[in-house]
Amino acid sequence: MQTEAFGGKKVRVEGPNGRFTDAALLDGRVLREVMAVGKHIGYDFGKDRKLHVHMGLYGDFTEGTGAAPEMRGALRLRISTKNDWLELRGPTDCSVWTDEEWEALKARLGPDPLNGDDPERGFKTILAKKTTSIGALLMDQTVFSGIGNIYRAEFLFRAGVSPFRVGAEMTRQELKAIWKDACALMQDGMVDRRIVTTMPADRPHGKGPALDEEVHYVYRRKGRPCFVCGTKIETKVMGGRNLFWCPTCQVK
DNA sequence: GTGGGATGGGCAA
DNA sequence: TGCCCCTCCCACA
Repeated sequence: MQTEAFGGKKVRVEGPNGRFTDAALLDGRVLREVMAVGKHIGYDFGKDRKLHVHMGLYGDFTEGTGAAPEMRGALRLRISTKNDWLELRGPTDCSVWTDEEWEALKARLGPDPLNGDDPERGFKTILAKKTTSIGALLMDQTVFSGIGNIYRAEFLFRAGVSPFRVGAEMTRQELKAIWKDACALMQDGMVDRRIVTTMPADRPHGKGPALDEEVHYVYRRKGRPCFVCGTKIETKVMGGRNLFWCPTCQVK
């Protein structure tokens, strides 16, 4: 965990590739806390010094102990102490925010399944939507925060819900089930740093998923047989992203 | 070697 | 809705 390695410690902050020019504002300061809200990460360096990181599609962290490795590649950010280092490459955003900006972000985002939030606000929003599909609503970060394209497809499959059903046609029961599923699967995903959504019995090779094994029911499985019913998985762009679903298991 | 797609989101129109 | 951002990796030459 980044908090364990760097929390409460005076850290070195660098922006080696020149695209993170505010590194000097943070360098040598105490990193008080590492915060996560939805897909956003905040590093608290004190008043109006909140380092905001959003990974976007390409971002990735590399972490290690001991001396930091030699600079290589397009290295946007490095945080380090004598004992630990952390490198960030390819994020959508890595910049210093004011407290106000950070608070505004938190206010805008919907309940996060990983933060023990009450989902009620999100349920209400969904149930009030008479024309927006549940497939689009699950991707909306103001409804719930943290759910992305893989999870929306997989949660809907696991719930047996068609992505095309509008929000108002969802039942509270179904929404509760999806939320519960999200809390469990996203927690596992965070711990494993890998998104696994298939039940052991539905995986082609049994229980523990091998590294090269299929671990999704529908995501990126266009034209391949559904693990449950054998129907070919379909795909369509919804909300600018590729949606996948089983037309038999997710009829309504 | 090259080109396209990808776990995202903000913006203009 | 489409475009941009801008990095990595894979399939295909």
